[in-house]
Amino acid sequence: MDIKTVCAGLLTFGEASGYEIKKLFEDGTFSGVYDASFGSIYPALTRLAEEGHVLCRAEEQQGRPDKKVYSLTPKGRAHFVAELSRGIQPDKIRSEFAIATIFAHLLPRAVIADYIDQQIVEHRAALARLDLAECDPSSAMTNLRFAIGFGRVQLNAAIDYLESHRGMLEASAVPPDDEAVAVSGVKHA
Amino acid sequence: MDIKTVCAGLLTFGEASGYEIKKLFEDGTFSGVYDASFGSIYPALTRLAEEGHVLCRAEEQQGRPDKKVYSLTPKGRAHFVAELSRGIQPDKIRSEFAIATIFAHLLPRAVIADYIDQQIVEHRAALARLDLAECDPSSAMTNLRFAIGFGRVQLNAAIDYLESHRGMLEASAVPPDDEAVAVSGVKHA
DNA sequence: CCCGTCATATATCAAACCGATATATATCCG
DNA sequence: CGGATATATATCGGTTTGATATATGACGGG
Repeated sequence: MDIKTVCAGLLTFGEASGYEIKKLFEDGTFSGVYDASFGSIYPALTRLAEEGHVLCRAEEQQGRPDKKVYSLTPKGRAHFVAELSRGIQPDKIRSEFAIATIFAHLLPRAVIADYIDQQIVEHRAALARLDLAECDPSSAMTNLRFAIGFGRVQLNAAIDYLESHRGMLEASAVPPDDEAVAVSGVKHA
Repeated sequence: MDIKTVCAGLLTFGEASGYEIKKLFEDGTFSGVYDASFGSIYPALTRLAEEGHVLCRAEEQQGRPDKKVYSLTPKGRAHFVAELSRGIQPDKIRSEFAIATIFAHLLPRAVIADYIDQQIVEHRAALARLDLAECDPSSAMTNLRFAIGFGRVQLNAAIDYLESHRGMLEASAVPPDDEAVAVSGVKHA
């Protein structure tokens, strides 16, 4: 599923500009699930318009560039549903934190402790975004409540594990008085 | 962290070819955490060799192309540790399954049920890979056991939720006798 | 009061990366 | 005997990222 399709999906919830779609990836419905940069969102919207899947309306603004508000056409909606029904790819994850844990025996203890703290903060922020999403009137829909609950149980499981097992990871890191060893691989007498 | 760095990291565990590194992303230490294609692994290894971060030794084979076995140099090892200590990016997730749940109200019930089944199967397979990894002698390391446990609690949380709440999602999908509505958005009398 | 930073808003581009394909052979299964 | 799967590297078109450019309003600290 390419970004064009995902943008079309967001537009089933109502019209939006490229900038607003980016914010939905960061804080809104799709946070923690998908992401895309401006460099792919703007071209995607242009191509969707060329294909007749969206309409574009320019909203004048003072000071700022015109806001281009896109809305999904019936054709675009049908195409999105067809694409999403055709099958889905397995989840793709890229966790630099997980990589850091795998190489914790090469990293200074302070660095590992810092990364764990960071990870917990990020996960708590993600939970807070889910709480906000739940308050939104659109979340009356049962499937959205399902999606929010799904995110929550995974984030809670991760946080619980990090808090109760972090000692394990910190113990395997390199003690502060011994950091040169990790880099050179040789312990000086 | 680019793929060059991640490949260098895998080589701290011992020498490997590009093909073997790809398998480690799929089934080994990094499955469920990171992935990369041949199209990025092979160029990455070539560049690491140019920079003096790895050595390359060609192993003759009958029938198949020569196996190029890469091993990390002390310089490469030091560079990897420095890179990993410099900081990490937040997790990046791309879950088409989660997107499907968000748009479940537009999809036929059978499609949603199929996607949930798929997701459970994939998560169970991931759990089985973690079980295998635990048996591997290299997993004596405390930090690797931490990483395996971390993956496990999240996968188990996801599977439990999917099994106990799937009725919620299936209920919000489009009933089989009503699929045209989802596409057109108009219910015919 | 000015300066930096952040938010709004679109656009572009080099570099990185993915996914598919090509090439070649050995092995296993029906 | 044919098809699928595994080993093994390499290339390449097309997508995506991440950084940067442009323009302005608002807000707070020094």
